[in-house]
Amino acid sequence: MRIATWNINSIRTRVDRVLAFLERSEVDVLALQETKCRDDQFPTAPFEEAGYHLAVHGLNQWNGVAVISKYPILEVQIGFPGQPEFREVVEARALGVTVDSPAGPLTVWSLYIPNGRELDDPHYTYKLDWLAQLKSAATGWLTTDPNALIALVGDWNVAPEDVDVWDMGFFEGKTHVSPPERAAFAAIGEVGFTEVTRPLVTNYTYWDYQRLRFPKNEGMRIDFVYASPALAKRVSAAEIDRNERKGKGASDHVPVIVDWD
DNA sequence: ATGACCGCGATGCGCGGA
Repeated sequence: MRIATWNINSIRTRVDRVLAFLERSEVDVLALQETKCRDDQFPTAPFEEAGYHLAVHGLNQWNGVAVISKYPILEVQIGFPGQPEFREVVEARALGVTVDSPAGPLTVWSLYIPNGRELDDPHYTYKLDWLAQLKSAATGWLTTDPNALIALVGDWNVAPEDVDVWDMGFFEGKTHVSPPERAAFAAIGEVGFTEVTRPLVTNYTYWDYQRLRFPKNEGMRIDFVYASPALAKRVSAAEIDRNERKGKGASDHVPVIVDWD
């Protein structure tokens, strides 16, 4: 079985790329971030015609998350309990979808962690709070069912280790690498979840559109998969589809794929 | 070649992205 996460940077401009990816990768459950459209604007038909089930959550042209699944959808959760607001709005950054997998119910949370913008920006404190509240919610899920199959996947907007950026000097004084962000990311691993891709694959997952970042391989590793104990012990392989960054009309992120038995 | 930002909504630019 295969799950994947991909910050798509507008679903409407990349329907064909997503369909092609699903076909060649044989992913069963795909979590998307930055769909950049309202629910009524989401191009669901081409995916439904290809035999997939969808859950989408978008409020406007910003953010937006979705899950596309070969397995039937059993439950959909819009946002997580305690998800913080920004400017009095709970943004479309979290969607929990429970699907009927061959191994039983599997819950995939498609997560788009706030960017943070600058270290002195209110968005930065929002980001830290968002991650802290996610940790609390995740703790609750494991308390409710320690054996649950849960994947917390998405664009975490944190480069947890120095090797996850091409030049630490470039990031001095910037977001994504600051100790508080890294601590908030690591804290998800302190409540029973395991980041399962790092031991299995090495690559960046994001390259800025500007300044020839991709041809020069000046990227960042910021897309990750945290698995619950029951799921983590079944994970057998991971892949970062770097080729998806090539060519005209690529997202600036590439898919991160996890195989499990 | 993988190549010098992109997508959105609103209008001809500003915001957000990281």
